[in-house]
Amino acid sequence: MATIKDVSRRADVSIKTVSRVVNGSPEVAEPTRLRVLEAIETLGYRPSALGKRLVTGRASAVGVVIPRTAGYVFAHPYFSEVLRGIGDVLGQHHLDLLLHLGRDDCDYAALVHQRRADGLILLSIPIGDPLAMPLIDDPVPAVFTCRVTEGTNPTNWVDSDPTNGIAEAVQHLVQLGHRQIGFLQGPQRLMLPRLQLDAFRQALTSQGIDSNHDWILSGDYSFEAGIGHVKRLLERGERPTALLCSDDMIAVGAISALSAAGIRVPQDCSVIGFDDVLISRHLTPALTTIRQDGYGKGRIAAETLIGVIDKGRPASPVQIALPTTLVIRQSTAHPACVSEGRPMA
Amino acid sequence: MATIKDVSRRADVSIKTVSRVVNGSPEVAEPTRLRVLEAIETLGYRPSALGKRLVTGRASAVGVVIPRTAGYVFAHPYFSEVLRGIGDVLGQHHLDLLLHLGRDDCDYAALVHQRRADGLILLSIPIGDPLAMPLIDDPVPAVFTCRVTEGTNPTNWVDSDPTNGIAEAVQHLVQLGHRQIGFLQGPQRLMLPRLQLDAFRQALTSQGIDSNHDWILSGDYSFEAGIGHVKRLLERGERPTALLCSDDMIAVGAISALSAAGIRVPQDCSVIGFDDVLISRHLTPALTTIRQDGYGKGRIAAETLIGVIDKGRPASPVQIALPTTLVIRQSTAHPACVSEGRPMA
DNA sequence: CTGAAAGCGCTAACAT
DNA sequence: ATGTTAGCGCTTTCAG
Repeated sequence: MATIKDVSRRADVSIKTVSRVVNGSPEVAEPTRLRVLEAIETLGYRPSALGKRLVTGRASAVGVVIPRTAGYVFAHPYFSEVLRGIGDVLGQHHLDLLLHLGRDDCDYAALVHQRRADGLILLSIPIGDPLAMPLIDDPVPAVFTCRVTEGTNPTNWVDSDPTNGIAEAVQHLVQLGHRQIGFLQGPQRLMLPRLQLDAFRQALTSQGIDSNHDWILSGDYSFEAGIGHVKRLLERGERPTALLCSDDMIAVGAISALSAAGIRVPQDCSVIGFDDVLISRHLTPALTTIRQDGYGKGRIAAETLIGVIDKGRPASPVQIALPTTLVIRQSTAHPACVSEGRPMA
Repeated sequence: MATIKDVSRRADVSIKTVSRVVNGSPEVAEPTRLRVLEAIETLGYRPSALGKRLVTGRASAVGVVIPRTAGYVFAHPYFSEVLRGIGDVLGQHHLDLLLHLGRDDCDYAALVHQRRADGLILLSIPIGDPLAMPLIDDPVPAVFTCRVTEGTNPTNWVDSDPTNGIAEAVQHLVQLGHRQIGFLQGPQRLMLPRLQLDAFRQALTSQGIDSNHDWILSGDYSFEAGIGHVKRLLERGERPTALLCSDDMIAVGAISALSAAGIRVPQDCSVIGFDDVLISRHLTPALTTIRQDGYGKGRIAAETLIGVIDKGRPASPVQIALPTTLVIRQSTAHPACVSEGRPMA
């Protein structure tokens, strides 16, 4: 593998001149430039990023940390959306995207301390995650795509605000005639599901409806969780006529379990998802869901991070709440039976 | 940021001793070790990967190149599966995963030449891709998860062999009573869809069925392609009673378009996918599909690559064909009407 | 058991 | 317009 030195020897110029040519510095005489170019060509020289990184102190890479197994991450289309946004921005800036999955022994900041990355984007961090907490005060450039504490904190974050979407969803359901609405919540260790539930309760209240504690079930973001929740619901007496879910996977699982029990969606039970994952519109029935802009979240997070890396930590943290909105499709309808009894069966 | 030098000063030892302690070399006296450890602790020293990489000449990272936009990649669960496999193996070996999406001006080998990665795993490379062709003879460690030329070539590859799965699928369909079977093919610039079509034709022949050229449509791996194919099929006269698809997304799109046209799956038309993506079993109807082991493909590719990086290019290339097999679920059934006419309508 | 010195490939001052 | 010198943070000889 040819180095800059080989080229300089071959072209009979100093190392620095080669460096100048490679980096397109204008202050090089044309004949020299040509000679260097020729040497580069014949030697097949490629500048090593390693050397440059060492001297500039920049890793030219951004660490994307998702403290989940690869299996979990890639099973969930939401991450794909966010990664897509991040990837697009990073590509534009010629930054490598270092995917860091799973949990290690050491905290996430290590990636930057070890100079493997210049900054961090963190997805789906549980509330109070000890591996992430050091980041709150650390000078390490970092942007979260989630909130990591109940109260305010000085981290940079970009996250969806579920309030509006949930309110629209509840309103939609109520307008259709639903009064018995359940909520299939995602992991409680994450902020978003908590905020969703808060928004749900609030929306119910403002519609003058009591929330039924039995109809609020919490679990993983997964098909299986959705299936499990519905099964549990079916074992109980009175059942909701509509289900709001923390994400589309739970919704798909719920629909699957509902169908398996002979309960048609949306005729016998309405289901609303959250995310508006790509496949949602192609399902049968096409899923009514609350759209969050995962792609935009990723983009903004990446752009914010690059700003922090370049210009240093901002005086006041960047904290952006992205709006959510309801997308009405085929999985919601008037309840078959608005009266009391066993409406879902 | 503390460097090794700071530590050596603080502990009053040589740089090398610090290095030894950090790397767990046994030949360090216990009191010295403790002193160094203490210095590391108080200074908050973290070894920089950059320095190490420069001197060892190892980037400690593997480039995963997918010459598609992030949007395409993350829209498709297949990639997720392969990445999952790769990610798991790389994690075990403490290698960074450099995700390189999209197409650049320069060939993929550049990632290694620039020492940003020690080797490459390439997914979904079109046949004869000029950006990848140099890799065939290059000494750059590389493993493909696809075949990149029609004939044999000396690349390392791990790919699925669709033959068995397709044969099983056709047989399944024929046993159900289908004689009119269409094939919705993925991108023809990729080898796998070509191999699938070959296998399809062969399976048909061995079942004594003529393939109808009008029922073989080719396009992207996407919902939209599936929808488009079905629309085109519906515009024509005689239609197949069953559809075999190059992947699950096409199948989902096809089902969606079929339903939209009032054609029930599986009663009026059977549909079989390919991949067995996670969501497939949770769809309504649950998708009958040909399972390929994307996760295993990723794992094996990563393990192979690590071997090549460590031990050099093998005498004869590693070329592994993974078997595929049919998973029967709910989207296939007896044809409503085996006779001539308009069976799908 | 420990240290001194060299150098990995590159850029940045500072000459010339 | 071009060259010289000094490192970036680390590991490796090779000596002590």
